[in-house]
Amino acid sequence: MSRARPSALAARDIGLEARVADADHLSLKLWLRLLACTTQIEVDIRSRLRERFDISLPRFDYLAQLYRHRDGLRMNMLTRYLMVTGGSVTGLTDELEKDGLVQRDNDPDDRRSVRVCMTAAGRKSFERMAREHEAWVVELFAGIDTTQKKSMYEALGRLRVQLTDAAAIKKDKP
Amino acid sequence: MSRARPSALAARDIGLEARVADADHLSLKLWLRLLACTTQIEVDIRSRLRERFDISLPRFDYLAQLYRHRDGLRMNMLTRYLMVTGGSVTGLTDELEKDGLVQRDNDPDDRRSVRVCMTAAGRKSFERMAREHEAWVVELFAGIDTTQKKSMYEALGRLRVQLTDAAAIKKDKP
DNA sequence: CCAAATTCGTTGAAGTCTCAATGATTTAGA
DNA sequence: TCTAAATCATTGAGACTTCAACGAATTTGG
Repeated sequence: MSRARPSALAARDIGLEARVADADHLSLKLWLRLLACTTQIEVDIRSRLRERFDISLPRFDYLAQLYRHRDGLRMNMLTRYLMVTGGSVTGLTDELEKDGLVQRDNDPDDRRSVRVCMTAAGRKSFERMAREHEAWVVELFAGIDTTQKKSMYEALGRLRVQLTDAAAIKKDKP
Repeated sequence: MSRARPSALAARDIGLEARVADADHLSLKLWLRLLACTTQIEVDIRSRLRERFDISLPRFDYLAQLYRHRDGLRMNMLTRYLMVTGGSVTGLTDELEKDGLVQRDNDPDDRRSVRVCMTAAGRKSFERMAREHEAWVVELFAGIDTTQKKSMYEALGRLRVQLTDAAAIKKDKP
């Protein structure tokens, strides 16, 4: 496959959601469409981050989380923010630390813990990327007017609460 | 991390979207919420597939695509449906073929191509999983009423078209 | 107060992913 | 026609992922 990147162009007609084209199961159709949109945006942003900044999406996400917490974060918190397992965070931290974007400090209050902070270089590097990243997202959503965006945002908010509640219930009876 | 699976419970307060809690950039907020919802559902479904059927999400997705095409699919088409690169499809096909769920056939019309078909065992196995999978999705979306689901479905449809158009434009001027 | 349970980050194996390069085949254009 | 370009699946390297198991440190409960 000389040009292996998935063709977003083909996705309109033959995308993930075609899975249930004939079925009338609304929840399933909604889920598949949600997944298709998200995947498509992720593929696009991933490729732009690679082209423009030669950085992977997981590393960008990691930096984005850390950037919002100037005083640093414990690795444990990063696994929750990023919604990946601890092994991933350890590996990402290793790499980003090696690149000098991030640094590990001992937590004086809990000797099991490690606090991760951004370095000055990391902050500078991220700021540069974040500006452009936001512009891409704005561009991708440009065809949707503000009202629609707001209503989608609200609907997704309700979904999020529902998902969290469902997860809590599931956790009580495992 | 003894219990490494990410805590979906914590996601309500400290999820991905917290990234821009104070900003008022609607498109970015919408994107992050979209991503957070999708990730949360994916994590949930992944863990259920593992528990109940000991199968990975990528393999399940692969089987789901193939199931809808009784006469089989070329690997090329699978890369588009699944929105992953060709290398992934080759690897997944290897594994699923080894497990006897899928089989490769030569395409008589194009000797570069390979047609992948589900075996009878694969079909049977998938049908069993698909029933339960749909029930999980229905459960996850249970808190949203039908009207809301429909309006979300429509909104995502518009987004999908917009994304596809944007990708086409980008492709014309690379 | 102390043993048991939990939580901390790390590790290693195995699966999946991207990306770039490859050989084989087909399609297109001069 | 016949060469150049495009497309097919595969491969290999490297990144990221989950999952299970681990020692170390802390919390909990009797």
